[in-house]
Amino acid sequence: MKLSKQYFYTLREDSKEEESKSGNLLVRAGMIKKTSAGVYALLPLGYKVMEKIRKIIEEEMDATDAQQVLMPALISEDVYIDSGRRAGFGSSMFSLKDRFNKPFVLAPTHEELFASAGTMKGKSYKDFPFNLYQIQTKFRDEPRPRYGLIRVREFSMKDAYSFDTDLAGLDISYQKMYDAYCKIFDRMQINYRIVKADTGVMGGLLSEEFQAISEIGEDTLVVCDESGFSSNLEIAPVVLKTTPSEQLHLVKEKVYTPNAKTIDEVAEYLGYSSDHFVKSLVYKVDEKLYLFLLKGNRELNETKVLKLLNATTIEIATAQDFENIDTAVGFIGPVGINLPIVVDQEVLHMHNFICGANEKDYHYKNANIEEFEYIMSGDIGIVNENDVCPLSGKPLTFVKGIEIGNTFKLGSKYSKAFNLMYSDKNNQLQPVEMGSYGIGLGRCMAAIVEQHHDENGIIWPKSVAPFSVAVVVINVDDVIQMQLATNIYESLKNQNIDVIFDDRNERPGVKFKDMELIGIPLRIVVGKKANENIVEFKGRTTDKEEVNIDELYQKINHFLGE
RNA sequence: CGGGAUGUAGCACAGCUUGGUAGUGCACUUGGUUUGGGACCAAGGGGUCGCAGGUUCGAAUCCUGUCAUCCCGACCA
Repeated sequence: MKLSKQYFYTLREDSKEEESKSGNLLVRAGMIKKTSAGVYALLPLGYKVMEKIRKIIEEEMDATDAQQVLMPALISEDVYIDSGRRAGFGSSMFSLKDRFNKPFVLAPTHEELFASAGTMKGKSYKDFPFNLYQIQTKFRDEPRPRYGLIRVREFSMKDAYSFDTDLAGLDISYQKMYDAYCKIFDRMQINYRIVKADTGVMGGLLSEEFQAISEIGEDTLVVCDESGFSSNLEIAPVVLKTTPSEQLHLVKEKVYTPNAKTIDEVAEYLGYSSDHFVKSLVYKVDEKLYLFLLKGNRELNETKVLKLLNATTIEIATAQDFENIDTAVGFIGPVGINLPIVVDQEVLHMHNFICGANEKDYHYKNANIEEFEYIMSGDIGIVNENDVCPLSGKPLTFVKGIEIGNTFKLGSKYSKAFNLMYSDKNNQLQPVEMGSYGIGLGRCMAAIVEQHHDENGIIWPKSVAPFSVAVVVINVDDVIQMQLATNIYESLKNQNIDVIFDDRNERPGVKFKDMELIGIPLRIVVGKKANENIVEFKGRTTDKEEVNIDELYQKINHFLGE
């Protein structure tokens, strides 16, 4: 590509609308442009990067014998109503009507249509296994898009679906995808970790997330290098540190704690540390109110609550909700309250604790678990950095990650819902075992930039760089320089190397800065020594050196082949 | 959806308090001088100041409404 004749621009200043490093660099490099909140245009350079990412994914998916398809983005709302998922997606689905007033949505995900495709072929056990995938635009009306390409409302996603006759087959299909994902992210040079995750709205048997390590990641990963344990915070188990001990139960005592509502306030007033407290939280789970008890220094994990109660929605109680509860906000406690109580496992081992007395300005001291009824107990706390690994017992490490891919063993949940059945050898109808596997292309692009940049700009890995080599001519009016540079450019092009030729009539500094900003891995500069057939060879992150034209191509190929 | 902030040229901003018909830097055009790390000089082009009402002789500026964008939170396969 000859730059002087092409659509190309860079910006010298950061955009005030972009908070993230990757968002800013991609905007400044002229790769993307925001058109609405969470909606971006891909400009030529950005599109080239996206195509390279796409190609890597396609190559590795095809290598697993998955077959590529393309589903529509515009889907009749009925499809999601029939599958029972319309309500679950709620307002995160873009919805619209056609001219006959028939409701449509823009697809946020495609399980329904893939299951439907599955029924076309999967009639007999002889038809399995197979795997279909697509790279397609998804629409999700995120309440709050942010961080450039990381959380957006329209994005390109690779989603694959495996179809097997039994769980053993699903295991094999799943493993193939898992291995392919590792290859894909390795080829993109993304530093990632694989963590166990909640199956969430997707449901199913197992979920693992591929998380690109990044400070701006929105997920917290709980890992232990010693045991290899790795889990998303939302399902990481809390390991009980103390074994239940016999301890004298003192007599409960009501104490006056004027205006002390929070744990910290009461702790200070009474002179106890927060782990002597039982925290009482009122939440509405599936529209029903519950009281949750946790140790004073432990936070409630909503994901775990949903799982324990087998529920789908959870929200903290509002002032209105408290109208029918016999308590005082700020002084809530389990003793004598008219709510079903769910107890965290840690509370079961506490003695003589402090809790609210359900009366303004009063708490109980020396309360014990026998003094109230609870309907359920379990691990409903959020792991913190004082907790230990469930495998090794060593301290846990927390890191932030960007979810770039995930894999689900769905099992038969969707096939049952969508009536995806096959006839087995005995001509009995059986549900298909499905897996689903996603990769966000834009998130990959953003994650790569987050992980690969310096003060001068992006440092693209060779595998996804929009161009492998930039040929920069210092003085476009110098005939010898132009001749040599043009020869090198044409020669590289003939070798099928992605090369960009900066033949703009700009000062050298401008060209160097631009090529660094857009992250080209290798730069060949044709300057003063052109008449001696000597050019400059510089990797994006390595020092420059002078190279004779005779050995140039060998050196370039060696560099690109590394 | 709650809290906070910002909307002025492609980008980054000033002007608003105290109303008088819009400016700076980068980018762009033309000419010249330059040419190995975001050049310099000169002359230019480009904005109904987010939008709609209102007050006023007169509104970027004051008032009301509205929309958009960003941040914190809630939410999030």
